[in-house]
Amino acid sequence: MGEFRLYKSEKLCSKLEIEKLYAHGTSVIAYPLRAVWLAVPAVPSHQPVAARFLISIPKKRIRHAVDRVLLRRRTREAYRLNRKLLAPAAAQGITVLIGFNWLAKHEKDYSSIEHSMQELLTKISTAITNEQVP
RNA sequence: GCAGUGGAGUGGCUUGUCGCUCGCGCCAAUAGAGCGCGAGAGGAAAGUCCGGGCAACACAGAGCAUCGCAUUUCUUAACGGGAAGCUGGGGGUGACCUCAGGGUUAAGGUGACAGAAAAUAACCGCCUGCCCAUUGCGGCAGGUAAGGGUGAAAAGGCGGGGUAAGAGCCCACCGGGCGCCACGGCGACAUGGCGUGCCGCACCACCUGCGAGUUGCAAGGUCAAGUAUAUCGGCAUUUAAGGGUUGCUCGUCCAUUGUCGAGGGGUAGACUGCUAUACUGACGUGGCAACACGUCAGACAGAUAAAUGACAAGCGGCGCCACCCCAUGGGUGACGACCACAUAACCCGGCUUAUAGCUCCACUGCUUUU
Repeated sequence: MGEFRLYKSEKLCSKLEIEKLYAHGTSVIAYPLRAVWLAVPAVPSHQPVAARFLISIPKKRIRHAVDRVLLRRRTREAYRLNRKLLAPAAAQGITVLIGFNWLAKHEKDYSSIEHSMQELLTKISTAITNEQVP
């Protein structure tokens, strides 16, 4: 598996899993993004993944579809390039579900989104490690 | 040159790093992973306002109601779209723009405020007769739409004759309507002639013609672990309530029971529908044009928590500043939160709205030079 490759199996699509994530997940904020995450037992599969994610840009905050698409692509790009930050925490048998929600009312450039993403992933990684150790 | 009118087009490019979706090939029993090659958003993809294809369901038939459309000819699969015209109104010096358009002279209704009166018009005025009476400033009866003022709209316009005063009451000219004829045009209509004194407007309702079954790809189909034994179809039979059929009426059908046959239904998911066509490009022919026909060439997104990108550099464009020149203009350099609108979701044809900058064509007005 390539270091920066982004597979379809890493996307969170199942309605049931999404409902579970938002019902029981923990929230972390680093403006302009908020991450909701939940560690679940990994489903045995021929292609194990450490984390699965989704990106949500609310229509209420960003009115035009063009801008939502652009921000979704930038956010996904930031996740793809910084995903390795989760690696130390991702123990065997654990899959982290993450939902990224957009909080800002206006669009942001890539560098600020990347900065926010790095902060979020570091926090999640630390939290998971602390849970595992004791 | 400046200002403008109408129409058409374009809608940044290149390289590097890291990626996404689909198809094909290789390796492989299959899937996944890997490698290679190829393809991958718009003129509006938008709004979802019309029309069609496609799909499922419904549908004996007749009448009424409801809704939509309404100048002519053409165009189209179809349209409430488009093209070219016609008639009338409005705007602009002009190129041109814009609004309206079946019938209603078959009967009917309404017309705020103002005004005497909103359509079988007498308030003032004008004229005639009679009465009271002192000449008058009076009263009564009648005639009159020329004049006044009101209004969005006032009984075709104007001149003459005529008259007590007046009036298409009569006549000439002009405007409109109706009928007939000639000529031009496929036609709406236009031009001319003759006849007829026939002569308010707007809206509603009404009438005429044409069209309209419902729901939308979240349509619909296939697979499917567990749960569960309901459901559907054919045939025969009974006929009361009731139910369905288009909103209503008529009409019509169903029901109940028996028997035979089928194997189904809902939920999460996967697959399918799913992209090849009223297709795209070039050329030719016909046509003022919309468009049609023919020949040749081509294959051109198919995602599904939703791919087609992110970042960097350069080029290009635009704006502004400075400098140089053979100065209308061109060149060089620096600067810039600058470079629009807007992201397919079953597919087409339109409409509407948004759109930085640039390009082209035809035309108009003003001005300058030769």
